Amino acid sequence: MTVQDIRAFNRFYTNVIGALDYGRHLYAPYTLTESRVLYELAHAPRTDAADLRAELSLDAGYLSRILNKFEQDGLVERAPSEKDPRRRRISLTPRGRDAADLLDERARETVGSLLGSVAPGDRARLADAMRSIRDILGDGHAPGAGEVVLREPGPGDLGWIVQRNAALYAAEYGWNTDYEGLVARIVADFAQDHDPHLERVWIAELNQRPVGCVMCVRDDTPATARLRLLLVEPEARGLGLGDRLVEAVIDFARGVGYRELVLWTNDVLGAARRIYQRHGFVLVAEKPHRSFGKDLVGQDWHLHLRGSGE
Amino acid sequence: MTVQDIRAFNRFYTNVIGALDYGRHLYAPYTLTESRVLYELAHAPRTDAADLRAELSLDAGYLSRILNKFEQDGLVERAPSEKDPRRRRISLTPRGRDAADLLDERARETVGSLLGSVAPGDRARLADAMRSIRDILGDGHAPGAGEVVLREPGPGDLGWIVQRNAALYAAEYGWNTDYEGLVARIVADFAQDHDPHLERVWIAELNQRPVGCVMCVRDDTPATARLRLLLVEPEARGLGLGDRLVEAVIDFARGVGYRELVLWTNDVLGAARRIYQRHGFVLVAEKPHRSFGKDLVGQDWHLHLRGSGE
DNA sequence: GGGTATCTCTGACTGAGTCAAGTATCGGAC
DNA sequence: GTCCGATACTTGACTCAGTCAGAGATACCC
Repeated sequence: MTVQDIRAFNRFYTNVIGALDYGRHLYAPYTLTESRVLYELAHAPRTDAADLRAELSLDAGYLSRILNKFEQDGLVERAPSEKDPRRRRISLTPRGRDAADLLDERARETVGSLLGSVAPGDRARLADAMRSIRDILGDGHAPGAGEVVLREPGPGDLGWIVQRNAALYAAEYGWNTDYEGLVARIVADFAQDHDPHLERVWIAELNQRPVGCVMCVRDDTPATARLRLLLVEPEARGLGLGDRLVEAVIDFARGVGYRELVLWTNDVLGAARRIYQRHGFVLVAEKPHRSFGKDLVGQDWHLHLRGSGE
Repeated sequence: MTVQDIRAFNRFYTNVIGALDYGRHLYAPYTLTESRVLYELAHAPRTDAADLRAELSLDAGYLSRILNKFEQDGLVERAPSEKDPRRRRISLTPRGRDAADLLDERARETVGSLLGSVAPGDRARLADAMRSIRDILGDGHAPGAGEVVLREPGPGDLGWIVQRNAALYAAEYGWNTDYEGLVARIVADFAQDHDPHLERVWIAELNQRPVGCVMCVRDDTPATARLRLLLVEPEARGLGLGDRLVEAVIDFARGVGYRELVLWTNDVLGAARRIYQRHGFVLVAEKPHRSFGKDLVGQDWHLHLRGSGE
């Protein structure tokens, strides 16, 4: 089913790329491959012919001929590489740079006109989708890819917490809308009245996209903090993200002077439980209840914050 | 900036497609174009040579030659079209169908192995991103594309309402987190306790993606309903979506017996105001207030539901 | 019925890309 | 030093995808 989608997309995008070059005017008077060589020459810091071949997967003979033509047209100069006289150092002449710039501009224009036909409101979505595909389908050298950062919530992030909590627990455990209501209430309470020194929310971000969260608020008991709404997206699991989030809460709670950190969870949430255990939480009470359309067993966990042995 | 992104994506995706066919084994013993012809023949209901030419933008002579080869290999049969003897009806022989199936399977396998290298959690995101790109970049014949449906909220949709309200009003009017808290509270109240006969939320969906919402709840005054949280995503504006959402609320409120429909909004929200006016709401009160980090002018609007002239 | 456009086919061609052979050099083994 | 296999590049010969122009047959319009 997803294979179908990908193939459909491939067919579709092949057409998009094809349409961009309708009538070959895009690369004239060069071929696509020649243009790629020019582009590479203009953008790569230093280039031997062998690098070009490797980068663009070109046949050695073919490349040699292309460079012949470029040399005749005065676009490039060939010199032996200093280190290895077998290799040839290729460099663009000013004229070659002009040619590359021209192609570059033409490409930019063409893509720009394509973009012009996209509703402004869709542009961000388009860029977003393209970035997602690149992130997922390799291209690991995207800047900052794979790096997780914790940050404070921005506009919409609290809503995101509600949305993802509800959607995930509905999908994974079949919880109903009551749970969404509960999360919305927790979030509403936090948004409308919280002491920024003693209460905080963290959003974990991976590739510019929220993938996890946790909240720390004052509990009814004095000097007690409560950890709530720990969540890690399935796509970001296995990165130790849950540990980092819980750690952030513990450090924060200890730092601002709480004596104790408590949390309430349910026994079905095994992965979360293991995280709590790793960080020294102990189970102090367990009670069955019926909530969110399911029969569950609620658990209270505690962690003393002053020293480790107190 | 976005043009850059698109070009980077094009280069990237050209490589992806190229890598899928590494070594031409994918289409052997046919060429890419021949494979496209086979694919088209296997999937199009009825095909004259002219249709193929149009669909695949092929040169007439080239196609003729390809069909020659296919006929020699026993993959297709050529017969004159009934309606127009100039045209040729092309049909796959069983052997041709086998060949098409083989190619199909090989493509599916190749894509499948690509997909195999994608983390399972990322697959849905990938499919989603691809669908977005197709939706945005044309391909209008995607099934159901461009069609807006109103539906009841599913898991996560209430959270979506919070998220989008907060993010949009922050971006467009600079409202702060108080607004997100207010929306979260409204949503929480609805989720935790509402009478499904008298209170309801609608989600507007475009291409499988929520793009708008509105809520109808009981007001403090008896027999009065309140319209809240009307929102249309920028990308979906201009489709009359706001009208449809407001209409849904009015119809519902009238249908279940409310006498009056009221709403509170702010004068900066001009587009929304025009929608309310179009549906007969009248402004009954205006009051400045300071909320969401801004100085605003709140407005109360009323609509009588029993008959139009009462 | 005449003129024009459309559909298909074929011959002749262009030009992108491949393959293989040849020259020059490197780097390691002896 | 020199022999050997590997690597870098070049060139000639080739394949084959795709284009163009012309010809024969037929449809459509007046």
